[in-house]
This record gives sequence, C-alpha cells and structure tokens, in this order.
Amino acid sequence: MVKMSDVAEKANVSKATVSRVLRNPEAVKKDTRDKVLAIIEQMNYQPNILARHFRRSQTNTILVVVPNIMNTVFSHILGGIEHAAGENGYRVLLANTNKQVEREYEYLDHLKQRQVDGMILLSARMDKNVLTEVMKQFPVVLTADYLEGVAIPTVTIDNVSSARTATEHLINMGHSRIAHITGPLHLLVSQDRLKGYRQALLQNGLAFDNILIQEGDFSHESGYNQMTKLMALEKPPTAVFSANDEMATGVIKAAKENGLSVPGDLAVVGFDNIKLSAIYDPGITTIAQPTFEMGKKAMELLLEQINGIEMGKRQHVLENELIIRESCGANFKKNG
Amino acid sequence: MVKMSDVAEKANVSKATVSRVLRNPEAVKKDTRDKVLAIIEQMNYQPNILARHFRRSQTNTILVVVPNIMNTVFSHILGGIEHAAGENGYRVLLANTNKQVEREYEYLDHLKQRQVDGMILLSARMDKNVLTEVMKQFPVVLTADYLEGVAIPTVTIDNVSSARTATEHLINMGHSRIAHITGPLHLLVSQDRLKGYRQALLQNGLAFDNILIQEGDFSHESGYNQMTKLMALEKPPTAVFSANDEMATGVIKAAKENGLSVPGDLAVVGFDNIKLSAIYDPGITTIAQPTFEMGKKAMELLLEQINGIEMGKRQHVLENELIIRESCGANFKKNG
DNA sequence: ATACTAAATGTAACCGATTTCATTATGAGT
DNA sequence: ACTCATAATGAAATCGGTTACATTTAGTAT
Repeated sequence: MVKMSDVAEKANVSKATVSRVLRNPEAVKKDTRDKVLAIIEQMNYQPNILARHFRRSQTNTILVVVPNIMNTVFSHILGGIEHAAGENGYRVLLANTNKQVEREYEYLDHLKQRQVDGMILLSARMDKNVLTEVMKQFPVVLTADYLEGVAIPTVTIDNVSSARTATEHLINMGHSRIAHITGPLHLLVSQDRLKGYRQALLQNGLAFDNILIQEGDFSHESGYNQMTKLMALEKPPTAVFSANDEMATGVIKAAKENGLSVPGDLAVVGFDNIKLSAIYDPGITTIAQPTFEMGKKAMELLLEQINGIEMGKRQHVLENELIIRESCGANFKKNG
Repeated sequence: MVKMSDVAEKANVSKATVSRVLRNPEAVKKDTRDKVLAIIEQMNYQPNILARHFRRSQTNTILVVVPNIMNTVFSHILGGIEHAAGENGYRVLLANTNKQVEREYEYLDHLKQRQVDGMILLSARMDKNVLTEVMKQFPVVLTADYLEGVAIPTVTIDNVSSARTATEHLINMGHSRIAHITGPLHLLVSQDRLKGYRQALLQNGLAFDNILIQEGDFSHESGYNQMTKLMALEKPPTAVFSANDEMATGVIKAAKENGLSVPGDLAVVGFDNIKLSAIYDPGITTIAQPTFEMGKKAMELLLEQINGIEMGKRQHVLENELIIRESCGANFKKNG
C-alpha cells in the first residue's frame, strides 16, 4: 500500500505538503499542487482514512438510532437522512434498537468514544437527564419523536394539529359520531393525535364520548379488533379516525366483514400516508408525514451542530398534508 | 480523556499489559488482570476505538449496499443483516445507491481503503470483472440478487422454482388460462420468475400464450395497467401470477373495477409476502421470501470470510414458502 | 537594492493503541 | 538446589496522516 510519505518522496516535497494538497489545496502553490496531484494519480495513492480519522478524531460518520428499520415510516426517514448525509460527505451507521432502551444506551458509547460525529435519534426512550447531558457534549438531533422539557434540536410534525385536521375533515363530511383508534398511549405521538381529535370535536361543539376512543397498537390486527368492538356498540360510529394507516386497514376490513361499506356506511381517515394507503381498496384518506424531508432536515440540523454553526430555531415542525382518497367519502374517483 | 498509558501508570504496569487485559485477558495473570480492571473501572477508562481501528486496520464495520432502503424487501433483509451483525460485534454502514451503478463503484472504495471489513450487496449492477476482482481481495457477499458466472458467495431463493410453485398452485385450482405480469425483464429475478411460470405451464401440458405475459415494473400502477390490458383480450385469463405483491394489488384493483370478483372471477397469486399482502382485501396468496433470514445468512457468510474460515458452499438457496390466502380462491376464511 | 510582509514549504511532534521482541518471573522435574 | 521450559511482563517501534511551529521563498514598497 503506497502511503503519503512515498508520494512526498517521489514528488520531492514533504509529507505536510502532500497532506495540504489533499485537505487544503489553496495553501499550496499551483505548480506544486499539480505536481503532487500528478504523482498521486500516477502512484494510485489512496489516503489511509483510518489514520485520518484517528488523528483528527473525526469520522465523517453519523449514527442513526432507529426503533425498527423494518417499519416503513422509519425506513423513509432513514432514506432522507442517508440522502442528505451522502450529499455532505457523511456516512450513515445504522443502529436498530428493536425498541429496547438498553440498546439506545449502548449506542451512546459510540458518540462518547467519538466513533461517530453525531447522532440522530428516531425515538428517545432513554432518560431525559442522560440525553440532556449527552446533547450538551455531542451533536444530537431527535426526529419522529420528541421529549418534553429537553432542549434538544427536534424535527417533527405537529401531530395535534394534524389529528385535528383529520378529524375536522370527517366533521365537515357531516359526521358527528366519530371514533378514534389510538396508538399505544404511552407514546407521545399517540397522545398528541388523541389530543387533536379531542380539540376538533370540542371546537365544533360535538359531544365527546369516551366509549368511542379505543387504544390500538398501530397494527392491522388491533385496528380490526377495536373496530369490531366499536361496531358492537348500541350507537356505533359513522366515521373513524385511525392513528395510523395500518390500523385503518384493519378498521376497513372489520367494517366490510360486518356488511358495512366504506365509505358508504363508514368513513375512515388514517395517518402516515404509507404506500399502502394509496394502494388499498378503498384508497385511504390520510395525513401525509413528510418522512423523507424529516430525515433530510434532521441531517441538516445535525450538520449545523457538527460544524458549530449557531442554530436559530431548535424545534422544527414540518408541514403535513391531508391526502384525500376514497375512504372518507369525499372523493370516489381519485387514485392518489 | 483518560488513555491507556494513564491506566498503566496508575496500575504500575506497562501499556502492553493493559492492552492485553483488554484484548487477550488469558495472557495476563489473574492478579494483575484484576488490578488493571479495577483501575480501568475506577478511572472510567474507555479505549480510543479510532486508534485501535487505525492500528489494526480493522473496523468491525461492514458495508451494506442497498438499491433503495425505502423498499420493504430490502429493509427487511437489512434488518436481518443488522441483527446478525450486532450479535457478532459488527456495525452496519448503510449505502443507498438509488439504483445508480456509479454509487456502487463509489462505495467499493470503502472496501479498498479498508474503511470496512466487508461488504454485502443487495444488488449487483456493476461490472462482473470488477466485482470478481474485488471479491478476490475482500470479503463480499451478494444477496437478493445474483450474477451468472461469478463465484461470489450468494444467498438467494430459487425464483424459478418458487414461480413454478405459484403457477402450479393456480393450475391445481383448475385454471388453465393463467396470465403472468413480470417485473422489469432486465432483472434476473424477473426472468427467473417468468421461467418458472413457463415451466409450470409446460410441465402441466398447458398451452403457452405469449399474449398472457405482460411486463410490469413492480409498481401497483403497472399491475393495474397490465391487468386492464389483459381483461380487454378476447379470451381474458381466469388467473394471474404477478411477479410481486404490489403489482398484485393493482391487478386486483383493476379486476374489481371491471366488475370481476377476486377470487371468484379471477384468481391472483403474488410474490414476496410483504405485510401488505396479508393486510390487503382480499388477502393475497403469495410466495414468502425469508427476507430476514437472507440477511442473517448473508452476514454469517460474510463473517466466515472475514474470519478466514474456509467456506463450504458458496451459493446458498433459502427455502421459500407458498402462503395461501384468499386471492387464489383456495381459502376464504384465513387471515394470515 | 533593501527591508519587510506574506506566502509556501519543511520539520517534527503527535494522536493512542497494538504487537514484536527481549527480559524477567515462575514452576516443574530431577 | 539447579536447569530448563514456559508464563508474564515490559520497552519500544509502529500504524499513516495532521498540524503547530520554524524556516525559506517570493513579492511588494520604498
């Protein structure tokens, strides 16, 4: 393996000059630079990146902590991160936690040991104080999740207002008995979507019926099960706002099996706008999370920190959008 | 930052001994070892991993080259890789190529520069000779794709036989006019699935009608469009084997819109067994690719290479399975 | 030409662990 | 007690760039 000193020798310059040609070309006279570059080319010299990382204690690598890569939402955010990282010469190290806090803690060591230059969390289950301590010392960004009372840079969407939009859409369609199937209520996202649902009802002077709120776990099956319960009510709902798309498919399936037509007898709105919602029959009206953009933005915020640029806003809320398809009854033709 | 020499000093031993305690404990007397360990604990010493990587020119990191992380099949394989990697103390660096060959080539440099200890490709678009050259020097495994005439360790499923199984299933259900919507035919996977389809027809003495073979691109829309074409035929098919699940949903959608019931008037079989196929209405009969296992196996093969273990088989073909749901008409109850 | 400043290059220390080789301690066997 | 093999430890070189600082070269102004 040809190394920098070999190049230096052949070019009749010092290692330092070769190094400068590579990392700080303006500091070298054009003649010298060209000469060195030619030799580099000729000898097919490739710098030893590990030596560089070691010396500079910088790796041009960031760590992305994901609860579960196999989840579409996360893999799309990851896509956005990867994209922005690549554009800026950074590499992405993957950390799948399988939702285990311990693994979050484990990966913290990568930061502390400077194996990576920064970290993007797609879920923060760890202790707030620990995280606060970490973010004081290292570049960290949180996205797709948030924590109250932690001044960590965050990229999210406004789940409350989105849920409100979704629910209001159903209200505007003339529904007054609207059920909500929530996500796991220990998650802030789920609580926020529930909050938005509540707000929409109240602001529109609608009665608020606790029996219409059922907790799911974001799975198809839970949507199916909770909907089955809802249909058994004396006064079943005429519309359902499901906290994600996958549960919405369960809702629709249960409704159909019960002889209800969607959207004829039951209007459904989901959340996330995963591919599935466009493909499903009927197409599911849903709130589109700008997942790719979230990832991209998160990476940009991280870069600002890494480069020591003073950040203005720390909390970034991205716009989301109501995508109207068939399941809510507002549109019987569109495909989306 | 406390370093190894600090520990050595405090423990009254040499750096070498501290290093041995960490990397090769058996080589140190128990007394010394315990003493050093205690000091390490006490001083909260963390070895500088970058220095280690540099010195050993080994990173305990592998590179995974993915055409598109946002694709479920790939993200699941990635899940398997990540799992096996983690279990063996390896980290996963993500390389999304967006299907661009140039990016595959770019990432080759990571290997050559020893920034990673090995590479798993989920798609090989690069030149065969280049790849052959690379795999002679570095640990490489290919999965989810394969190349003819390259002796690279590969983990795949048998697309030909799986497609045959899928098609035969439709034949067994009494169909004789079976269409096939293929994937992009420049991909080996697509060609293989087509081959299997052909074999099934021939082996069962069925007429082989070219008009029933339509090329799609794995998207929902293409399934929809090709099915629309097929239904316009004088003698339309009574069954369709779609080269993936997403296109199968398009097929079903087109059929429904045309007043056909699935499976009543049209039987459909897909491929991949992505979550969607279980959730869709009707549930889609499909071939299950053991994606997670493929990833796991690929990582294991890579580890063997990294550790210099002589590999027996180089080509690993994993078992796949026909998952029977509603869309083929064999089962009207199951949910899957 | 001279002095002085700025640009260009060189020298050498340095990052921190790993590992080879030499040296010393330990223990078994007679 | 003595020899010899083996285990345990230490000293020092090494991995290959980067960078602070010193030195030389070039350029400008007078």
